[in-house]
Amino acid sequence: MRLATWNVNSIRTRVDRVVDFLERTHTDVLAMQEIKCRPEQFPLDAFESAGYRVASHGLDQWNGVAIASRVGLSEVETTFPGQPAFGKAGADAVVEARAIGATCEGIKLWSVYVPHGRSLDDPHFAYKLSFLDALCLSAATWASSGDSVAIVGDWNVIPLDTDVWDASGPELSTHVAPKVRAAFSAFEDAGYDELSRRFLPEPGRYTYWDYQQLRFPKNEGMRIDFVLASGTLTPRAVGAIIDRGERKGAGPSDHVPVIVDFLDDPGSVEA
DNA sequence: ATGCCTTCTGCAAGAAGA
Repeated sequence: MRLATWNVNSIRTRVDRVVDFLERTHTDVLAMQEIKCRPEQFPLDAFESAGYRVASHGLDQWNGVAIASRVGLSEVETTFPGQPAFGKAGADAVVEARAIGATCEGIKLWSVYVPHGRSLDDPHFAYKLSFLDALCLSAATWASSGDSVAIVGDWNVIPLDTDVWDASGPELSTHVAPKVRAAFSAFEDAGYDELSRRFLPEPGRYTYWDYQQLRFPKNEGMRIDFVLASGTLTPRAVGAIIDRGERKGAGPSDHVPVIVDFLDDPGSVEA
């Protein structure tokens, strides 16, 4: 089974590119982030014509997450237990569209878009930490049940200094802060392994390049999109690809897909 | 001096991204 995650930065703008990717790479399940639309605005037809079912969650033009699958899609959930709300001072707090879960061919999959944080002294940064903490608590219970769980998406975390071209950039403090890195590594303690690095450990394997300042041609990027798998799923992983080519050409997202291939669940093999 | 992209809404320019 081929699983991918991709922050598409508007599915309505990028739909042709995304469906072309699915067909070109024979991806079975795609977790998307930043779809930037409500479900009724999602370009379903292009996905269904290509043989995929879609579950999406979006409240407005911000955030938004979705899962497309050609191997089953059931038990859809649009928030995880304990998912925190966020609102500007004076405004009502809202549980934003930053997570969607579904079961696809026996894998409990979550597509997540972790809050950016904005700056260390911004309330958005505390929101980011509480989002990661709450997700990790839920993740621990999922893993301890023995389910095959994948939590994938745009984590907005730079785990290692080698995951960014310049770790000292002050605008990246929200992504390299010790508290953020600790919140991310806590998923390991909860029983998860990050699979793309297992197969692609080299420095400079980035998944995001800013649109500005010729960041992509200069390979000044960062690695912030990850595939976390529970203990029962990890042994089935056989390879990973970061599809850097998707940053090229006309109208790319600023992120590229991260792909992981899994062997079939041995429990599903017929006797 | 500021920004150098891209997307959204909505029709101007601001918010947000990282």
